[in-house]
Parts: sequence; C-alpha cells; structure tokens
Amino acid sequence: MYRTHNCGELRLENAGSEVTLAGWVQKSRKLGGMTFIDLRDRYGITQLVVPGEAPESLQEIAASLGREFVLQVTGKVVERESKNPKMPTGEIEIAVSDIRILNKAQTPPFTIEENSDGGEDLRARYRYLDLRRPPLQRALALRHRLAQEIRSYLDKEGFMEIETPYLIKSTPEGARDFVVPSRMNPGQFYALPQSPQTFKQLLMVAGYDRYFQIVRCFRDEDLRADRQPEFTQIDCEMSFVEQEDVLNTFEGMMRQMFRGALGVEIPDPLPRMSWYEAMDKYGSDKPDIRFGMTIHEVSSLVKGCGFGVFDDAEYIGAICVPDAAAWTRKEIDQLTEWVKRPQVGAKGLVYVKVNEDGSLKSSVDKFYTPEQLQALADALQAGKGDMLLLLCGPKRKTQGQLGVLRIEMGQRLGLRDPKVFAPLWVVDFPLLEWSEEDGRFYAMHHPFTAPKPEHESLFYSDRKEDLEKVCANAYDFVLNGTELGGGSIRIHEAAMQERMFEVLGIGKQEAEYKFGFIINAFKFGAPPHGGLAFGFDRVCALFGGQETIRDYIAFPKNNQGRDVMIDSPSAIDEAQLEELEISIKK
RNA sequence: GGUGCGGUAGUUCAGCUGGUUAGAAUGCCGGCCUGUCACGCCGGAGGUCGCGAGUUCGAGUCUCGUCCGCACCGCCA
Repeated sequence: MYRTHNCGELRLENAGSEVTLAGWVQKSRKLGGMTFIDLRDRYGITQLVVPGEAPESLQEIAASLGREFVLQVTGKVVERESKNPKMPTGEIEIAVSDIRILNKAQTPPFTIEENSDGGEDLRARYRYLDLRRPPLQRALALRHRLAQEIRSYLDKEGFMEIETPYLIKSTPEGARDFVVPSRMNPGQFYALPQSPQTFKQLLMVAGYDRYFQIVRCFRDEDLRADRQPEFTQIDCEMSFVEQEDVLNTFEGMMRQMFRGALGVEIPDPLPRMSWYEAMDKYGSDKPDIRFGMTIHEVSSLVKGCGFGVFDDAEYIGAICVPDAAAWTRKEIDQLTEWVKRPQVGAKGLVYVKVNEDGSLKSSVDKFYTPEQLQALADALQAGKGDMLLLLCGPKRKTQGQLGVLRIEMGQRLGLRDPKVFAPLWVVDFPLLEWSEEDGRFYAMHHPFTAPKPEHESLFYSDRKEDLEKVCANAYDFVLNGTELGGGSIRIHEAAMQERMFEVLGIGKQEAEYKFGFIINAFKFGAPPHGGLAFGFDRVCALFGGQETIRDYIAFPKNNQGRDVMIDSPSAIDEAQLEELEISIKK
C-alpha cells in the first residue's frame, strides 16, 4: 500500500497517528537544520517537516528534493508550532521518519501553482503538468459532477444511454465533415458525425422512446475560444412528445445540474421568449437577460425631421445606457469608432444625453427640437444622467449591431457578472432562412425540424413570402448570452420530410442518396418525436464562470486545430498512404 | 480567407526618436539560516532578441516576407 491518507484530509484530530502519504513536491523550504516540504496531490497540500535532529541520511534526502519529485513519506501527524490558517491542513504537519523517492523530476518549465507563471502555449505543450494545477482540477471535477447529475436525472426519467457510431456517412449539408479513408473500400470515406442526429431519430423509429448520450461530435470549421473541432454534446431524443414535454423535461435536468453542481436555484418555470422578440429587443437569438437596456425602435419619432441619415433609413433603434450622460466627447468619439469597426459594422452613432439638470444634449441638436428629443427620451424611459445611443440601417442588421453595442455597454457597466445565471428558452424560430447569395432556402435549425402544426399549410405553399413566415417547433436553451443547446420536434412522416427536401432544393435523387435511409425508416411506423442537444463543454465553462471551454477539456486543441503536446495532425508514411490508395497533391 | 495584439534569459516581462558590454522579477545552482508556508540573506550561471531578407557606418528597435500563439470577423444546417 502506497498511502494511508491523501494530502488533503489530515486534521488536528489525526494528531498522534502514524501515516503514509504519497504525492509530488510542491516546494521545499530549508531553514538551517530543519526542512519543510509541501507535498501535493489532487486532494490538497500537507506540510512535511524534517527536523534538525533527524538522522543525517534523512536530512540529506530532504535536501536533495526538487520540485515535482514523487515521494512516499511516513511519519507522525503532529500539531504545528505555528499554524497556517490559509491551508485546510494548516493546523498539522507530518514529522517525517522516512522518505522514499518514487521518482525524480526535471524542473518543470512553469510553476505548478494556483496561478502559473507559464504562457498558454507553453502550458499546452506540457498539458499533463498544467493539469496538476488546482484550477484545471476544479474544472475537470465540475465537468465530472455535471456529467453525473445529467446521468442521474436522465436515468431517473427513464432515458437509456445508447452509443451511436463514429464512422458514418458524409452529409455535406451544414458544417464541414472530418473524413476518414476506408482501407477496405479504396477511394471511399467515412465521415465523423457532426451530431448523432439521424441515428437518434432512427432509435425513435426503433422504439427506444427516451434516448440520451454524452457524445463526442466533430466539425471541421475554424475555431474560437468556445469552439473545438471535437466537442461533447448531451444528445437527447424522446418519442410521443410535444414541445412542451421536451422543454419541461430538460428544464428539470438543468435545474438538477445547477442545484447539484453549484447549489443555485433557477426560476421555475424558466422564462420563454419568441425568436422575434429576442431579435427585436436584444438584437440576438441568444439574449443575455442578466440586464435590461433593451432595444427600442424609434423610427416613427425621428423620421421626417430633416436629418437625412435617419430619413433614408429602413429602421432606427436605440438603447438607453444608465448613468452615461457624464461621458466626455472623447469617450463618445471612441465609442463611435468602436461601432464602426468591421466587427460591429455600423456607419455611425447618434447620442442623446439627459443631463442631471434635465436638459438634453445630442449630436443631432440642429435637426430636432428639445421637445422631439424629450419625446425620444420618454419613449425609452431615460432619466436624468442617462444616455441614449441610436443606430440606423436595415432592420435585422441594425438590431444585431445594437445587440452587440448593448452587450459591450453591459460589460463596461459590470452588468455581466459570471456568478449570476439567467437562463431562458428562445422559441418559435423561423423554420427556413432565405439565402440571397444562393437563391434558396436553408433550414434554420436542420432539415429534420417540423413546422409548427398551425403553420403546416403555409409550409406547403409555393410562395417565398409564405415559407418565410413558417415557424418551427424549435427551441434554444440560452444562458447569459450563450446558446447552450437547442432542438426541435422532428418531422416523422416521409411525405413531409420529402416536402422539406423539396423546399430546400435538394432533389429526389440527392435526397435519396444522402438521406434515403431515414426517409425509408419513416415509412415503417415512425412515432412523433423530438429532442435536443446541449454543448456540454460550453455548459461546463459557463457553470465555471469562464469564457473559454479549453480548461474544461483535458486535452484540447489550439486555434489551428493542433494538439501541440502530441503534435497532431501529422504526415503519415508512404506505406499507409499506399494501403489507402491515397496520393498527396504536391 | 480577413482584422488586431503578441514572439527578447528556464518563465513572465521592460528595453525611448536606431548607438558602447541587452535589463528586472521569478525560477535554477552554490553558501548561510531551527518555525517557514510568496521564508529570509549572500553569491553565481543563464540570451542565435521566432526565422529570412532589406535599409543603414551601425538593427532587439525601421521596412518587407515568413512561421508560431491568442482574441475577433467570415465560417460553424
């Protein structure tokens, strides 16, 4: 037996007992005759003491220890002479009688402490060392906790965890696929799943009416702080359900996750907002409702007063920033430059200040009377000290820009506290999205999403304007401005699925080739069904109050999709290529 | 595909309008130190300034190219 206790559990009541610990040397401090050693494992740190009276051989070993040496240590738990209230084990120490060096270690390239001195790149190359640090241990522990809550809840609700294949068929609709060459079928490729979507629907056809899986998915697209090429979904599907059943079931799951992992109670029921309301009031389909500052259309109040920019605009919208009237000209100029950056893309910015004395000051004073500006301020319920910010242009685009501006203002005003959780459902998405560029419709969610029952007749209309109005039985779970998951009630009739492919401009032959198996399956008694999937990595990051999902994945990839620790991807040798009958273009 | 920021001791960074031998902190090595816990004190070693070209009497510093990292836009049904 290597150890009797871990490095985080001994307390004053253990004083007097003989123990054996194993762990890594965090640090040693030599004070003349005596040496203190901090021994660390993932449970904590315990101080060892080798007194000056110890045998010379033991003192020599103690003096020879470097950081990250692996030790097995035997000794007696004793009360400390000088206690350290900052450490959970700070009231005791181990009076060492024996040290066995289980392994030596090179000096690590960065400090393995709560806050490392190493840069991101370096820590990524030595990920196994970075993972020894408490913040990463806490991140992975949170991930584990959440996975347990999910499994316990879904099991209790009668869901079965069923695995689906990773080597599947490429379906070029949607994100780019990762592909895997088949040696036994030269010239042919498997695709790695972007999600188990079709398989879970086939499981519904097969009668497994409550399915879930915590499953790896793959998308070959460019990466971000919150996007990895392989990521994990909580993938779920249910039969004989309506939207209401799905939302209730997974609100319950989220409730248990918040309770079990954070001890946080979320509202019951969760707020719901239609997609249209989200776009109009928040300029985003993933609204951050931790703060107000919502968007108001003010077109009717400012048009026709001789200010050409507004008179010619399709839409003029405004937000009211609290306590911002004190901003200087320079600060407003800087904000104007900020909204003109390509990332936001506004043409300009108009402000209206409501000064502390009630007077108004705006960048468009010469076009509007004080009464007109006052009416504008009243429309947004702007009080003394507030400032309105106005943008104009095409409706949806401008709303999006106001949405970005709103988030930025919320950030600057400290209204986006990561410890505050404001979840909601966004519902009633449009089913289809017209692409001007390609001259065709795309499925807003995916092509298996059903129209709302009351919109079914519209769905069979040939008029573009009708099809644009069709709402889907689709829903997103949104938390603090991040989409954590989404799903829909699916199409379960072959005829309607064929109609969907028709609307999307996917020909009969193409549909047969790509999705024949699922259309076929629908002909054999597919039950009404629906479900959703959550991005598990993002769930973990948000629960942990972080922006980046990397810390919640043990071995993540960098911005270029590379694993810098194992140095992948890499070239493969000639013989492997030969076997696969693949040649590399020079 | 694009934009921005960055690359200088093991590490994190400073280094001005180009100018002698490129600094600090920390880590590392050696010595001293019996209650430290960011221990303290003394001393020491440690650099192809990402790489390549150019401008110049002279480049860490300016220009161009290139590689790498991070954030963002496009992209992500």
